[in-house]
Amino acid sequence: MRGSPWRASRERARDRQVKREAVIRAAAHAFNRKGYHNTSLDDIAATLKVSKPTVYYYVSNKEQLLFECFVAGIEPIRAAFRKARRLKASARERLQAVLGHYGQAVASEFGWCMVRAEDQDLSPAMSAHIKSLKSEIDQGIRRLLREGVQDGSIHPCDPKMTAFALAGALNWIAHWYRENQSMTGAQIAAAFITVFENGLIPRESAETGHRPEGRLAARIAR
Amino acid sequence: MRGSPWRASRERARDRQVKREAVIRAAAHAFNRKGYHNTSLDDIAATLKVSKPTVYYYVSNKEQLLFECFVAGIEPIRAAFRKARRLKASARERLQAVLGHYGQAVASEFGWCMVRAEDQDLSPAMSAHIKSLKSEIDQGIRRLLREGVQDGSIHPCDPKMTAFALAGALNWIAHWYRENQSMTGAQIAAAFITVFENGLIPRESAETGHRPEGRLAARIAR
DNA sequence: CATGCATCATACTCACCGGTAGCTATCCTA
DNA sequence: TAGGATAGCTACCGGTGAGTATGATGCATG
Repeated sequence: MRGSPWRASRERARDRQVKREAVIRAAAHAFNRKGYHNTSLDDIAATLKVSKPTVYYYVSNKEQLLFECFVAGIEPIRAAFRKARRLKASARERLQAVLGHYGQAVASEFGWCMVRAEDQDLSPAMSAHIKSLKSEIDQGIRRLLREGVQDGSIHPCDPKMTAFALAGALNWIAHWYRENQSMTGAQIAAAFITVFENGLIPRESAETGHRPEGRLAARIAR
Repeated sequence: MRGSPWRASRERARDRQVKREAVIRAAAHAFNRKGYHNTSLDDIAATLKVSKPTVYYYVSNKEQLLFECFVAGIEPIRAAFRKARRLKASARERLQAVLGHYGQAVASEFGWCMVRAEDQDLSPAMSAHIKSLKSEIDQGIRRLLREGVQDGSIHPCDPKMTAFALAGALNWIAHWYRENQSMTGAQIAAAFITVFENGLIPRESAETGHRPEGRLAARIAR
């Protein structure tokens, strides 16, 4: 009588968790493709080959579904900050690491939900919760920028506006990136970081990662 | 029988146009505040103190309302490109001019609609139309980037990725900017351009517009 | 004054969708 | 093997919102 029943109970609980996550992922997929408002819970249920009440057995309502997708999307970014904090490197390098994970998160299956979860579609409580998570990320970027300006690894800038620009560019990935693209999320993030770091104004220092067609063509031509 | 009746007719037509534009603006305002799906045509009608059929008297359906808002938002950007083309300056300066207007457009009352009009909410025809307008803008930015790399006014870069980064950062303004902010659209655009142009990596060349607290504090302290 | 067009309201239809009530089947536990 | 928890279903409710049928009003034209 001891061990066996408890083990079964734990198995059930784990099973439930797995199914619940399947529901979340199915929702994320549907939101991705058709948008939140154009996705009905019947749609989500159908892709899982269950009925709508079954979906409600795992989540309490549609709003919570969106919230869970949001959290699943943003959690890797928070993890990236924690990891970067333990890094012994210049602030710019730490920022680089964070932005790399940020870009990958936005390009992930939960990217759309994370980026586009809208205030207007959420109850005040959920909205506040999400806003605080977003603010945490924003403040983290600003902090790294300030530290970078301080330690000399980042060009003097307005941390607030710069953070907006960085986050905006990365968030926007969710609008144009779809699977089966030629680039992975990591590659996109790397390309963006190169753009941000160099800036548009030419630099004297030669090699900066990207080799433009112009020079390549010139080298081939000669 | 000549002149007077025709003039009256023209007056009526102009009157209708004015009212039609009022409907579009009211829609843009509502979409801005509550989002497309959370805005009913009754809402829009109510703010104009008319009934729903009156709205339908001026536009054929809700989708068209969104489309008109989109066009109203994107037109200034197209105009900026036309103006920039006539400019005799380096590609970077022309790009600067375009991005300035771009940012202002996104921060305008139609910015939300322009940026967030979603494929999934539109008929295939409308979606294709909007996509082509967006693509025109994207191609215009890429072209300016290529020209800038060519004429040496822009640091060598991947035009496609750089255009995505620039447009993304500016588009994202629509997500966080609301009226009654401390900055105008033009000021935000200027701040962003400074970020893009300088890049994160420090430069030798001293003055770059922004004077960070760090150095200022240091200078005051000594 | 009669005709016709422009403008707008009342009051409806119809479809969709979030959420629930209540039933059934299965399987673990005692 | 009885009792209860787990997991799922069918069938429904209630609300909402896009779009419309119909008609009233008013104004310019003839």
